[in-house]
Amino acid sequence: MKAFKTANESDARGNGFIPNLAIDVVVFGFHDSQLKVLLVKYSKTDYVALPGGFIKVDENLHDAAERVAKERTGLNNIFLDQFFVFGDMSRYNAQPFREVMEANGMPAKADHWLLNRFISVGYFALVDFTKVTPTPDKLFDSCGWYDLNALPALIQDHAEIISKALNALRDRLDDKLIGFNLLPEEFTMGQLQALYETILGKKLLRSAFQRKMLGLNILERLAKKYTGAANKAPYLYRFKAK
Amino acid sequence: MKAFKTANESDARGNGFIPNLAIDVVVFGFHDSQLKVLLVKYSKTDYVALPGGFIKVDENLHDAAERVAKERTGLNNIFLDQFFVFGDMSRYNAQPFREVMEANGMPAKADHWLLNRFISVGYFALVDFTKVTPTPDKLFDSCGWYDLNALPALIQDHAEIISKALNALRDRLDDKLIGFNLLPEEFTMGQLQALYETILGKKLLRSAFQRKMLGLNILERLAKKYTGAANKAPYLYRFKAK
DNA sequence: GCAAAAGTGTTCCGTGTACACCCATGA
DNA sequence: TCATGGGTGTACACGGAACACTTTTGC
Repeated sequence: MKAFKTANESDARGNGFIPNLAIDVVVFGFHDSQLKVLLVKYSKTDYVALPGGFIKVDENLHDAAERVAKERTGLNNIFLDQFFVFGDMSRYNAQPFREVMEANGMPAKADHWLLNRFISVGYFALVDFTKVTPTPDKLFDSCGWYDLNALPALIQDHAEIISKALNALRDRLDDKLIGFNLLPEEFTMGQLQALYETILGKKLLRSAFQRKMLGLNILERLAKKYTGAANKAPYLYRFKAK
Repeated sequence: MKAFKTANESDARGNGFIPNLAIDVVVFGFHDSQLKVLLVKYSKTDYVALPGGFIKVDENLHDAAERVAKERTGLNNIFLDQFFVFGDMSRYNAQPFREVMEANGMPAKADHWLLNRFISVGYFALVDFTKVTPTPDKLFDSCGWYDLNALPALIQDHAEIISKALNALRDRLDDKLIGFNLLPEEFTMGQLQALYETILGKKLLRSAFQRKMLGLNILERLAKKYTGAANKAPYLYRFKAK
């Protein structure tokens, strides 16, 4: 939530955006056999948060999520999926934002629209780690990848949002075959298995995994990949668009 | 969307409610081996719609959905599940509401908050058909059950909302064992099977279904039910709370 | 006794699990 | 030739599909 960039484009009343409604995007990446999440740190404070933003009054909800994801990753055509709406009053805590605004010279009047209660639509994004350019913003000191297993303290309920995003990703992994979005266009079976094992949090049998994946008829076998390692060269595969 | 009752409690600016954000509830019931949906018809017009409402500024999102569902069914402790957020601009069509307001003596000024664009959080509810008292409202001519296979024309994208709700129900049926919410507390295996067959839209094998359900260890077998029919009396079962 | 529905048993098959075996690669 | 990792084959268990059989009920 709270992409202050977009907030700055508007005024203290939030004109141009739908009030009280936000989007939080959990951007997942995969690198070094680990799941990563893209997080931002607000300028001049220690607050770490999910990338987020608001919906323009005449903008499709999905487009708004795409816009937010694109702003932080530099990517187009990002895979995005809704997973939950966070609407409890208990998540409402304006204190961090008040501090951020004051620390950055924005007048934090009590009735500023950003300090109101927000309901947030949770999206998760699956991206090719190697293609992402984490992009901060004038109100962010940094924007970068964090290991899912070593997350820093996050504002509000953002830790819970990530947790629910991961659960949704697990649930839909086999069903909707969305994992490929986390890999480069060409990958080996070993990479794919490592990805699945990381997401599901358990070891899988190599032979069974291979046959299951090939049996789905969604993989196209390409040339072998000679890594220079002293072992058989694995084939490269590509996700076969239906 | 658009529970005008709640709208009336507020003024033309929608004070007290979060603007641009609504809730639509697909209330499913099961009767005569058919899935039913609870719909409302707006007074003095032919517009049929899902029960809906808005979120009070200090109300939990889930509580708002519960409140809406309770208002139309008279029930407490309703099973409710989020399934999607509908946020496309293409769903925005204020014309029906303008007509409804004018037909019912409400001044439908162009800037009335109800005529703005709305994003709607979709919930589905599973209720015991026999316990529901469909309850209309001063702005509804009627509130009642409609067969899922014979729905009337609905306003806006409400037909699509119902379709997505049904898909979500199907997806979660086996996984989360939520079907029991559609039956009375005590039921026969035949009733349960008929429910599953109706939701999934296909015939199931009686023997396999029986063993699968019993194998889940979630059913408590009660006394037999003598129907008066010339056949073996089925046992009654009750969902075993974990 | 008979028809109808409920409950249980039995067989078959496909899929996943577990493990074995071969193949390719470069040191 | 050896270690390493990739690809494939095989035996087994489990659960669902299909069907048979028995039990219960009221006419």
